[in-house]
Amino acid sequence: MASRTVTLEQVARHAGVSPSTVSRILNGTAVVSDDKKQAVEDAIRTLGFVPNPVARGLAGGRTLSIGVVTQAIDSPFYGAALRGIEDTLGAAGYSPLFVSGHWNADEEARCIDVLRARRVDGLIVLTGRLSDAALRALARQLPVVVTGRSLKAPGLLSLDFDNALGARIATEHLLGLGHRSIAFIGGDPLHPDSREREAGFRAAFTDAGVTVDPMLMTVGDYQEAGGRQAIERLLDARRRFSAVFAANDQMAFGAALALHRRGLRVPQDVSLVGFDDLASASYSIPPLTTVHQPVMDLGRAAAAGMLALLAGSKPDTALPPPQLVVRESTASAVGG
Amino acid sequence: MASRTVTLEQVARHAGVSPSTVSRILNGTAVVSDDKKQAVEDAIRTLGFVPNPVARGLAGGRTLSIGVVTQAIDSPFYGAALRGIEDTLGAAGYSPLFVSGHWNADEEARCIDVLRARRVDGLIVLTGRLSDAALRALARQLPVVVTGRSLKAPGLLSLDFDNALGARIATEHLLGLGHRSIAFIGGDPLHPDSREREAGFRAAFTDAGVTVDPMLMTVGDYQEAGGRQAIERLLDARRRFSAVFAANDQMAFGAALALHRRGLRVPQDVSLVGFDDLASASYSIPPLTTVHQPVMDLGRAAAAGMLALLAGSKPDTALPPPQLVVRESTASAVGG
DNA sequence: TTGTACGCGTTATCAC
DNA sequence: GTGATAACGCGTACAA
Repeated sequence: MASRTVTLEQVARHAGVSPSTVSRILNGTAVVSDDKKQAVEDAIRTLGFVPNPVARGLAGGRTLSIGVVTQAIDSPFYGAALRGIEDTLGAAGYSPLFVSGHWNADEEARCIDVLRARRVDGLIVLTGRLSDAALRALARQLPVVVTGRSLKAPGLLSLDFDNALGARIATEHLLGLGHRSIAFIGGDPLHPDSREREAGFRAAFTDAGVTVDPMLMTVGDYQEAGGRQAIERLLDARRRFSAVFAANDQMAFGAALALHRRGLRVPQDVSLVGFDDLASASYSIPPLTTVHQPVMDLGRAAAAGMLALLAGSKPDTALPPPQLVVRESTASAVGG
Repeated sequence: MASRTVTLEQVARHAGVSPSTVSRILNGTAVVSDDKKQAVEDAIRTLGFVPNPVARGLAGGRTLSIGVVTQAIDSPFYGAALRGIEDTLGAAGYSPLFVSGHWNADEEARCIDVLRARRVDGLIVLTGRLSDAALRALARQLPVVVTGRSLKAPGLLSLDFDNALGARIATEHLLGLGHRSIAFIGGDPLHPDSREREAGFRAAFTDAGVTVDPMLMTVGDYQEAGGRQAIERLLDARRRFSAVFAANDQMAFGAALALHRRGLRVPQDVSLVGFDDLASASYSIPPLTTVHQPVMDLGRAAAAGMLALLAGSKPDTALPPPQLVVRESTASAVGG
């Protein structure tokens, strides 16, 4: 382990060249003769030189760091995305700077201010609360990648998952099993993806020529407690249903507990489908049938997109389509 | 929204003072007359000046950023700690730089190199894989806070949770319910806390005058799959047990699934206790009895400790004691 | 109390 | 191709 701060200038001296030459070699800014190049590389190795990103940032205007706005750093859902981002960015020499917006537009704006003050080279916003206009304005100042919405603007890449289609195939699965009375537990109504999932749910019904029972449409908060309460309300009101579609896995887990508490078995009495395919979904009891979201891929794609924006090349915007993972929480309807 | 980079120098000009005076006011480095102070503060406000941390880092040697080494950014366990760290650090104007070591000493060392290259002002290491010696060496170079081990060294603060006691009270709970044949699922044997939990388990037996059945001692990997396989091995070998203590919740979830698959009910046939009290523990089926770890507090304490080290004051090292959360996965032993 | 001058480690712009 | 030289924005001795 090299011990203390070796500077570029020392490398230059050691190699018998000027600092500029060293810099050029480091950044590939210009062509340098092979012998000098060799000398410098040797010097770098023997001295254990590591470029100082701080100085680099001041001089070159780039910090090699990317701000990542997530809603909660400890989100079971976005965790995987953060990991994908970290991997992809790290491989390119960039470091992510994670901040949490806590589902609050103001806080999110403050976070972004902090990130910009730290001179991040770009911004990745995972399902933010900011307006499209604010995002567009931001994109005029630095490269921006957003997920969870569709938005076209210069310097901006948006990666959207087809929530409607996901909800649709989940609902079709239930319908295909013979279920007709299907309760829907929606997420935060302010979330666009929540609305899209509801739309997909309804679309599947329409396509199948089945009518949605409005009394079975409930609203949660994307948390376990919301799913649980939704089921409890339904049960307290003596509603009849043979299946439940929760707009995310966390609510599905809450629903499962409520069902369990009331003596209803999954899937024998009630089938249950979630959305997201959290890591824990395959170890819930019973393992949850759910719509898989390629969250880590999303993170990777977002990071790769950012890298592309930074490099001025055309980012690849392809995201895998939604896919239903059938496990053990769904079964054929017995009575209907 | 202030639009473009206002510099300290511009503020100085606007206020009719020298740059150093502005700097002094910003950092409280020296006493400044009230009128100039007022003028500068006005200028800062009207110009919308925001200090550039990059330049600050280069000049002053401080970056106001703290490196945080976690094993996986998407860990369901450490997520809460990251959140606590983010909150506490952020309130003090510091930004965390999260990196993942992936339970690998080499990778962890590389991460630390990256962080040091970025000139972080301090390092928080959450249950790292590095040797005590390496950590001590590190602490000679910059303030270090470590969790998951007890270590005394100058410039280093270690925050340890009493794993042995936690395991002990969990085991006593089971013993108190009349269980005698208790299976133990250990975590990664390389993890010190895994060994401590096993020691606590054994200590409870010793205190109760009960003998541990070596055939019921199994090893997992701290993941769901490990817990599941452990139970499967036990059952395949026709071992008899009325309770299971898993060294963490994730393995307990895996164990629960394995039990469920074999037609064993929790807690009627087998009682189950976990360790950690993950957010999902209260929504598993049945809700899991487990040892609560104050993870967010741990994060807050680690950050506060770092701030104290940075300020040269004595950090408060107190951490809440382990506490058993009794939910619905444990019941009295029927047969023994 | 306040200002001047220099340095932090790199990159960028010139000349050569 | 290569080397001076000047920024980059701020902190801090040192002097006043």
